[in-house]
Amino acid sequence: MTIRDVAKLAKASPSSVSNALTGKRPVSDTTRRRVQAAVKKLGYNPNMLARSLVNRRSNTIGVVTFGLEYFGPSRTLAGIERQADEFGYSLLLHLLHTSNDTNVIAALNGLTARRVDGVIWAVPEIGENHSWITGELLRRLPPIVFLSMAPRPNLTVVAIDNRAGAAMAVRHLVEQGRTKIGLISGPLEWWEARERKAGWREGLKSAGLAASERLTVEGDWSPESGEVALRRLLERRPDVDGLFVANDQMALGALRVAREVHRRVPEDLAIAGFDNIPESAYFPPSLTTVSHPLMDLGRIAVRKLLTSIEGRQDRSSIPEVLRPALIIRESA
Amino acid sequence: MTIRDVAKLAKASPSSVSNALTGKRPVSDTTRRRVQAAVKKLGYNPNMLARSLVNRRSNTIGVVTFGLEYFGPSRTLAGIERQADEFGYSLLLHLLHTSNDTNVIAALNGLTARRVDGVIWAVPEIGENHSWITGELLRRLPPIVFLSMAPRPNLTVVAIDNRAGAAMAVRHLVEQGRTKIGLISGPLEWWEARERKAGWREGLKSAGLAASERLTVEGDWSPESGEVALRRLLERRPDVDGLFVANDQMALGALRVAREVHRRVPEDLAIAGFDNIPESAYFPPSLTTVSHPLMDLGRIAVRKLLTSIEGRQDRSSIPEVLRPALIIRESA
DNA sequence: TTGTAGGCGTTATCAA
DNA sequence: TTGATAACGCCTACAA
Repeated sequence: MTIRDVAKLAKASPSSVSNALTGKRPVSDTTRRRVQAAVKKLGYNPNMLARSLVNRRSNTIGVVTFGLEYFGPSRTLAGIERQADEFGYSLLLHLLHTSNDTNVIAALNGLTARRVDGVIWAVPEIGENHSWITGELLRRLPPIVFLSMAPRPNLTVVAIDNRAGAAMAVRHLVEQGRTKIGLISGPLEWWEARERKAGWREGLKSAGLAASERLTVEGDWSPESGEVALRRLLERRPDVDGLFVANDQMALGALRVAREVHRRVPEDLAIAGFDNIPESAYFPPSLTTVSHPLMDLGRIAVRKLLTSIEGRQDRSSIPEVLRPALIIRESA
Repeated sequence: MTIRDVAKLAKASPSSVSNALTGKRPVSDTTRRRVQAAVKKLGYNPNMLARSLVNRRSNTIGVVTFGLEYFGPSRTLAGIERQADEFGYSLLLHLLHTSNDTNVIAALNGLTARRVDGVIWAVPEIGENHSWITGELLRRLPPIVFLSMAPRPNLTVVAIDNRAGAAMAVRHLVEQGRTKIGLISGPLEWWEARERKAGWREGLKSAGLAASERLTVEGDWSPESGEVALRRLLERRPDVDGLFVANDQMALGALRVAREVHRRVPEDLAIAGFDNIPESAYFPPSLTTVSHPLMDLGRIAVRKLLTSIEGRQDRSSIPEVLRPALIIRESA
């Protein structure tokens, strides 16, 4: 089923059919109608591969992401897909499991081989896993937008303001009269974990409180680790009266410990989380947390990318740093 | 950067380069080496669009899914991606938001236009949203595997055994001495919700207990709806001593109500959920629930599809119904 | 084992 | 406004 079949049935030339279908050049009304009829009758579906080959545009965006089974990445991907779909772009999806260089190169080669028009790099920055950015690999890539990593000169990065979010949570704890505010951080290899920790520090400093390292414990984002972390913290600093936990899952673990050791939340220990996962409103007690616009993150990434691809001018009007919001509930 | 550039540099013909790269025809060692050197030097990346055009194979699988922001679909997608990647296939992702026919047709046309070699339909069966399957649209599609829908003759369907899982949970409640076991179901428009309800009924019947409709309330999968549902159920049947909730999120809402009305869990009211979301092990009390292999579901779907695409013979060895497992914790 | 010619399905160019 | 022709980048036949 090719354009020639349609042309034959519509008694027109392939180019006229093409023009009738794409609207790139004018076509008489009569031929257009005959073409449309033929298309319908044959159930003709243009071959995008061939079209892309000659147009040198695939109308496809490559997305590389990580940890899709978790809340953040999957929501972001949903945002990316919707926005891309609205602009008529398809998504080529690649998941990274481990992020060593070999896999990175393979992933990007797979996408460029399929001639994606742009790439969205939605892999969290962990350790040195973004070092390839400085290499010459980047030069052979189409336009690319990075998500959730430290800003770098000459690169388009869209990110949540983790630091501001964490600071908001901590300031709220301070306003509740807490003065010894601990931190359960994410793994500090993660840029986002470091940012949230910096926000905790910032929040304390702005209130004139000391940000002692002895008030911090590092977790791995899992509820288990939140549990372990709070236990350790309570041993070291039994006097903590406030706690900022870098994600809601760890906060859930922490809540369990608080219950076990009979610290009332929020009376004895006020707790704030980060992420606003759907469950957090139903924790006992419901969790005060930082909500961030993950879908918007995805949508904005796509818009940024398309301004690059299609060479539009309105880049400046799209924000690159998204502010989270504090959701106040029972736990603080 | 085309195959001709490589050929020129390697002092060979384009076809020799092609053969050296694909290994489809023998090539002398010396030319292979020269080709490899040239490829490396030029950073040549074969154009898959062109290759697909002539091969009539894109090595791409189209995935249509729904509700990606939720636990189940995103895990399944992760399984699909990994298995596809291991077999050298890329993924073209399309999300359905509403599932009316127009969108379905557009989604499938988009995939076939890009000449995907097969399709995985991972959209839950809700109301009449699968009616297109009986139409002639299906005939114009490449091999397709359906996930999580009612079995249909002549179609490949891979699904979790929701019914067996629910029955396991209910039988466990019975073993704990519960005789008045309620149900908070998902929206009964969903096939999976109906299956879980049927499993509840089955579990009761096999224990010689009556499955009264007055013991059931319909929710919408959300924690809120679980809350509302249990309240309503307790009004109607204050004597319930056991409860099967069709997903963990609603179970979380139910736990909150139980706490509020001072029903101890599990002593006064034993509760079992379904899904085994990561948080459920940390609910207070930790939730007894049904765990199902969502990643495997995705992997198996891909394997099924590839046997279809590549015409292999071992179809029979791959299961089409996956059995869940009961995870026993504090709540029951 | 190597090279040449032709075609995969589409669009751009150019002449009519 | 239309149609023939030549690409897009690759692979398969076929000939050498």
